[in-house]
Order: sequence, then structure tokens, then C-alpha cells
Amino acid sequence: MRTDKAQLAKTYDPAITEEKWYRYWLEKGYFHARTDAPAEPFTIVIPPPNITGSLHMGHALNNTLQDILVRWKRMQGYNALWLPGTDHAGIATQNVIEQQLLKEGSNRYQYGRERFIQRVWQWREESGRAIIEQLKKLGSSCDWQRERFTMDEGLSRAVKEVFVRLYQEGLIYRDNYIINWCPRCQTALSDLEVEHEEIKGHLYYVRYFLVEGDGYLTVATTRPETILGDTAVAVNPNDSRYIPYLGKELYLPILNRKIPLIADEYVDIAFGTGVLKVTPAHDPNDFLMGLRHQLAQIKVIGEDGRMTAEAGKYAGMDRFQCRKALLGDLEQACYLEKKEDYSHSVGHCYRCKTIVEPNLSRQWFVRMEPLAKPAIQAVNEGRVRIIPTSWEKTYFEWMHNIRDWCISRQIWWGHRIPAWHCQACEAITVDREEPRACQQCGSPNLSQETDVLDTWFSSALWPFSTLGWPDKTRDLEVFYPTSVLVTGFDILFFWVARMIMMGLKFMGEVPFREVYIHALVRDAEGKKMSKSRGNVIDPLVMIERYGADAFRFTLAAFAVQGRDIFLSEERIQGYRNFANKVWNALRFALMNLTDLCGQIEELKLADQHHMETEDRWIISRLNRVIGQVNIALEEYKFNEAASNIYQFFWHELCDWYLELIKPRLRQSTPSKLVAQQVMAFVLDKSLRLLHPFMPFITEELWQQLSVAGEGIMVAPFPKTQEAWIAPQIEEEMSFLMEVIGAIRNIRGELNIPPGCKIEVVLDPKEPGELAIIERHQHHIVLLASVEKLKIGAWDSTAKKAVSALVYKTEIFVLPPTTIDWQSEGKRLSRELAKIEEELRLVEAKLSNESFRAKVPRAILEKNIQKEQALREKAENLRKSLEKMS
RNA sequence: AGGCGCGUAGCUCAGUGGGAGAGCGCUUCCUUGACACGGAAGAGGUCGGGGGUUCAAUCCCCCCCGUGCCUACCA
Repeated sequence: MRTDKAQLAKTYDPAITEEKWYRYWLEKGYFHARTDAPAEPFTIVIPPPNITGSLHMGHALNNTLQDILVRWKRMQGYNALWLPGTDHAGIATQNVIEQQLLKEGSNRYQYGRERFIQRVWQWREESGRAIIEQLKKLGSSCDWQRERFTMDEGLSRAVKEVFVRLYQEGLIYRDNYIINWCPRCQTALSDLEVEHEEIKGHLYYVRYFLVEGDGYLTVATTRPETILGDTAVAVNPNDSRYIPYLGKELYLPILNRKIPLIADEYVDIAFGTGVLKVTPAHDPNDFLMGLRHQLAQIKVIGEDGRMTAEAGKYAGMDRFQCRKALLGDLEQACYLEKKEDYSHSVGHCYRCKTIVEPNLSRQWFVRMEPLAKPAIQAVNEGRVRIIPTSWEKTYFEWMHNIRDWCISRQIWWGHRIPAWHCQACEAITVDREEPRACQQCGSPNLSQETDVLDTWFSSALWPFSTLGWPDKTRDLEVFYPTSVLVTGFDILFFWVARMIMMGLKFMGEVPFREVYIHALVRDAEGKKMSKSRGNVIDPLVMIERYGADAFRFTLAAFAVQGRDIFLSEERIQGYRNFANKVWNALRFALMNLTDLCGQIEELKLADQHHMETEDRWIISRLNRVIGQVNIALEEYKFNEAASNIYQFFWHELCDWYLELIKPRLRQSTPSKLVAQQVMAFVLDKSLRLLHPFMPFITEELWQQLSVAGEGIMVAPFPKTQEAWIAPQIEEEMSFLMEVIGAIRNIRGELNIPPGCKIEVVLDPKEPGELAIIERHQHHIVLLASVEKLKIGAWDSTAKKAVSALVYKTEIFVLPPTTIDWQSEGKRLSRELAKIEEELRLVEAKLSNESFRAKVPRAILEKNIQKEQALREKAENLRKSLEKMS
């Protein structure tokens, strides 16, 4: 694997590297978690992507975060398992195949159930695995040996087991109820699968004439076609306007059926005319009202979205066509009083966006309340922690108002409900295996339920079904409950809540200890509408263009708690540059380590006396950053972890440390060896810190460094060593950096080119500062491009100089050429004005009595010091200006 | 209707009850033997508007404006 050290390319090329190392990790089996490992387990189950899907930004973020956590924990020595898999996605997948059939001029009914399902399986083998390959491109360290699919034999067994047990306990029942029906998908949907959207429609006012006399009542409706299914008209019993009419009958317009006027508290007196038409078969509220008043349920809209025979002359028409036709007829016959613009929210199928029809239908339901209770408790008691905690409120809100879950779907692709209908007595037999005879009458004449289960029914079992349940497996024993679930809030109810319920019910234990809810990436799919600027970003294109590492790092840097993400390609480019910076830092190091024999070793505290200030400084800083990164990851603050590493690596390690040691590396003294050792040590640790975020480049570079170990992904993650943290060294360095900064600042302002060396006089009025400056003269000379450095007092009568003040050290830069003293003077005046303004503010603060009385001592002292410093700076500037004129 | 969130530099976004930050972009200078996907310096913000609490508010509270989302059985 090792290439010649000196031959590292000038820029990093991700394409080859990523391929190579992913294969290496797989070959080594690093992703596989063993059940006999003594280490504490750390488990994540993947939110299984749909087999119809291809990797979008949401997946990319979700899986990057999981991979960061898993790689980090694995390096920390945990027995880390990231269990991958895919979801059969019943309706979505069925739609894909049905589209194919349509193109072939066929449909699923012509095809037949058996053949259709075979075809789906075949398609799944061919195309349904694409997303797995895409996850690998991202660098996901999933245990592929444990990959699962919701339609696997084992998981199907779990589904049956759960169904049977819930049925036996009375938690699953079958009933005639009003449900959401998608006429295009030809199936029932759960409440959650309906997306509400505000639609600009109309409110139609329709007259219902009294059977006796010639009066009428006016009813307002948004769905006139349902008039055909009305079986009553209702008013509020307290509505004095209509009390005289109670008990009378009305003629249904057009059909002229007689229907009663009933009284029900549900009716809102203030809405419309206060008269409500009641259609029990096509409206959830009317359905309930129908039950209360024993009204007939007349279905006028069929499963295909067309009007039924009950609709009279409209039979066979599409529901919207019928609306149009009916409105025409109503108008013509003077039934239509008026029409108002009205916007209201209308349910759409979440899979195909067709307008959902509330329809009376016999379906299977799960009784949710008994399952929800313990799940509420689990979160309440902190057995499941939701992070950020603000989502708990949303969770509780939904769980407290939970309604029964319609789980049957009239499609073919999915887990077929394990229930058999007796042809003889109509009884239902529910069992794990196909029963031989009816439980009720013993008849062998049985036929299996044709409905399949909601896809989310099997997803709800995912954390334990994937580990082998209902068998008592070693996997379950070791890895359940899982450690954390990483997901977006859009499936908090769909999935997270249901997993908690099912986990508690069947495992007697929560499915995960923590749930980390991350942001949603806004995409072009219209999912999260925003200022749509056509900013669609395809993760695979980004990986192709900038490398998986840069892409992952960007996502991590953007992964802030509680906010949506809108990626910009420029930002990815920025982190690609960072990857290149890392590459070149190692390139530099490797070029300077060729003569270092043996492996890189841990540094010993006892050896620090051989070290220079910069050595101890960078090690101290490293240890602080290690702490920051570990804490940030502990708290799921991915952006903080990422930016801490970024800042450290680029702006401390590269900008300062590597620059500072360059002269030492060119000598051949013992000091060179120390610099080499420290540099290698710090780079080794930095690469490890970076590895969970940028797995590929860090592996590639780490393998070039001679560190003991097979690979960085199985190397221990750094831990802070407090003993290396040296505050006084850090202070010394930051003083030095400020002095250098001040000189550079003057150079920059005077536009003195780097090639042009300058003369500098430093006059430290404080012994400590003098000592530091004396000790680091060579650094100042190097990093500020100084020709001649003098330490001591400055003779103001001699040459003109530009000065600055850092703490108690006066800095004089003697420009080599004639410079524009006038514009320099202007600059200084501006500077002085700024400082005086600041000084004024601080003085005002300090002269405020109640401020001095109430402010904490530390803040007070800070302000006093600040005032002092500003005074000195201002004084210094005034002196400079004086000399200039 | 209820609930949640957002509005900080030209753009994309961090952050904090006590000195306004990053990346990109912009200006000036620099092909210095890791890196021009680079180095050095710099400009740029009344932290949406108004009020309140506080010695102190970009941050906490209230109102308003703009904007996004979730939940809901108003015809």
C-alpha cells in the first residue's frame, strides 16, 4: 500500500483514493461487528432508504452523520455496529413497476398477482440496490454482512409474529370505517400518509327544498358531488333560526330523495348558513354523525374515483367531471344560490399527489392508545432522549392525540396480512402459518386476505427484526437496545414513535437510548419549499467533483441543531480546499521525514525539556482541540467539531507551527529531530481527529506516515492529555504571534512586498515581554521578513518610523523606501478616531456607579484593563502622528 | 385555527447577557523549495422594526413586519 514518500502529488485526487481504501476496509472486515468482542457495543440501525430511491441530500446528510458517529465510536474502542438495509416501500415501489407495465401497454391486473410480485423482486435485484452502492461512495462504514431488507424472510416472520400477537390481544381489529383512499394508487392510506395542501376552491350554496311547503334551506359545500350521497341535513340544536324546521324532511336536489333534518352539536352555527349536509360515506365527521343518528351510508364515489350506480345519471363519471356536470344541473334548476371563492386544505396522496377521497371501507386497524402510553412514558422518563429536546414537545403532542392506525393496503407489493377468510362461515382465522381449517367452523375452505400491510408496519420493527427477532439471537442480546437513532424530523411520527411503541411492546425495552433529529436539507423535490432558485445539488455529482471527504465535511459543518440546511456549492469547494491543505501539510511533512527511521512514537512528557516553545504550544493546542472535538461529538454538535478541527489544522498547525519549524528542519541538529517527532506526532493525531469526517484522505495520508497500526480507521481516537496543556506557553505564543502580526500589519498597510526586507526595532517595557522577544528573535525575523531586528529603545530623532503597540512592547518599523507619509498619517488618524471612540465607551461604562457596584469582578477588571490598553494605544498613535508631521 | 422555527457582512451560514464570527466573494501585495484548491494584509454589519427587563441586550420578555414548516374532522 505504501507509495514512495517523496512522490505525493501536488494536489489531492479523491477518485483513486476513495475506491482503493473502501475496498481495503472491506477486505479487512473493519465494518463487521463481532458478537464475541469484549468491548462495549455501540449500535446504530440505518433509517432504511427506499429501494426506489437514489441518494439525495437528505440521505447524504443522514448517513454522513451516522458514519461520523460510528467511526468515532469504533476508534474509541467500542464494538461499533452500523446495521444497514433497505425498505421495500410498498406503494412507491409498486408505482414504479406499474409505470413500467403501463409503458408496455399492460397493467397489474392483466399481469396477475404472482407474476407481478416476481417482477418486483427481479427489479429490486437489478435496480433496487443502487442506493446501497451510493452509500458506499459516501464512505459509509456499514456492516454489510448484516444488511437487511424489510421483505427478507426473517423480517417477514417478525411481521407475522407481531400481527398475530397484536390480533390475539385485540390490538388489531378489522372494521368498516371512513378512511383516506387514493383513487390512483387504489389503496387505503393512513392519516399520516395524507399531505394537506391549501387549495383555492369554491364554496357552493345549494338549496334543499322542504317536502312540505315551498320553503328551502341553503347548505354550503366545497364538494358538491357528495350531495348525491347525502342522507341527512343537520343544524345545531341551539340555532334558533332552524328550530321550527327540526324533524321535517327535505328533498335532495336532483335525485329528489327524501332526507331528514337532524340536530347535532357538531354543526357550527357561525359557518356558512349554519346548515350542514351529511354524507356519512364520504366525510369523516359526517360518518361519525351518521353513526350517532343511524343514518344510511350511501357510497356514491367508487374505489376508482368514478361515481357509482347510486349516483343516478352521473354513474360512471369521474368525481371531478361529476362535480362540473352536477353544478351545471344545479344551476339550471335554480338549486345553486351562489358561489364564493374559498380556500381550504385538501388531502393529497403522499406518494402520487392525487387528491385523496374519504371513503367508507372495511380495513384493518391497530388500536394505538395502549401502545402509545408506555411510549410516552419512556420519553418522559428519559429512557429515550430526543435531541434536540424541543422535538419532545412535538412527539408528546402527537402521541397524546393519537388515533388508530389503518394498516391495510390494497396493493400487492408488501407483507400479506396473515388472515384467512372462511368461505363457509365468514369467520377470520389469523395465524403465523397458513391454517388448515377455519378456527370457527372447521371448514377447510379458506382464502387468504388479499390486503398487504402498511410499509411502516414493518419499519416499526426494524431495530429488533434486523437483529433476528423473533428468535432469541446473540445479535439481539449484544446490540439491542441500540445506542442512537439518527433521522430527520419528517418521520418522527411515521417511524420513530412507532418504533418506540413496538420496541417496548415486543422487546420490553426501548429500541434506542437516544434519537438525534437533524435538519432537513432543502431540495428541489418541492418537499421543503423555499426561495426556489433552482439550486438543486446532487450529492453524487458533488462527490465526483470535490471528493466524498470534502462533501462530508461540508455536511458536518452545516449540521447545526434545529435549522434547515441549504447547501451552496461554493462552500463545498471551500472544504475541498481544506482537504488539499491537509494533503499538502502531509506532503510537506513526508518530505521532511525521509531521514527519520523507525515508527512514529508517542511523545513522553519527560522529553518536553528538549522541546521548543512552539513544540509545546502545538501539543498543548492539539490537546485542547481533542477535548473540544470529543465534547462536541458527545453532544451531536457536528458543526462545532468540524470547525474546531478546521481552525486548528489550517490556522494553527499549518499557518504557524509548520512555518515556525521550517528552519529547524533544514538544519541537522538535535532540534531537528524533535521538530520531526513533534510534527509527525501532531499530524498523526490530527488525522485521527479528522478521520470520522474525512475517512478517505486521512487513511491515505496516515498510511504514508509510519505509524504502528493497520489503518487509521481502527487506530485509537485521540484523548486529551491534560498534562500537555500549558497555558503559559500558549500565552507566550499568542504574544509572539501578536508582535509578528503587528509588524505584518504595518508591512501590509505600507504595501511593502514580502521580498523587501525591513528594519524593525522592538522596545519591550516589561521584562517578561523582553524575555520572550529575545528568545524568539529568529521567529520574528523569519515570519515578518525582517532584515535587521534591534531590541531596545528607539531614538526618535533618527529616521522616521511607523509604530505599533502590543501590550507593553513598542514596535517600530523602518520602511526601506520612501513611503507616502501623508496617507500613512491619514490611516493612523482613522485608527486613532476608532480607538478614541472605543475608549469613550469604556470610560462611560466605568464611570457608571451602578455598573461598578453590580458587575462581576472579572468583567470589571477586564474593562479596566481594556481602558488602560486603549489609553496606551491612543497615546502611542498620537506620538506617531506628532512625529510624522 | 393551534404549535414550532427563522430573519446577523454582497452570498451561504455559525455564535453569545459583558470585546460582532466563518467559508466564499471583494480590495491591495506576493510564482518565498507543502499547498495559487496557496501566503500576507484589508474593506464591509444600527445582529428585521418598536417597546420592556437589566448596571449591561444581537442574545431574555412583549408587540409588529417578513418568511418557512408541522399538526387539525370546519362544511
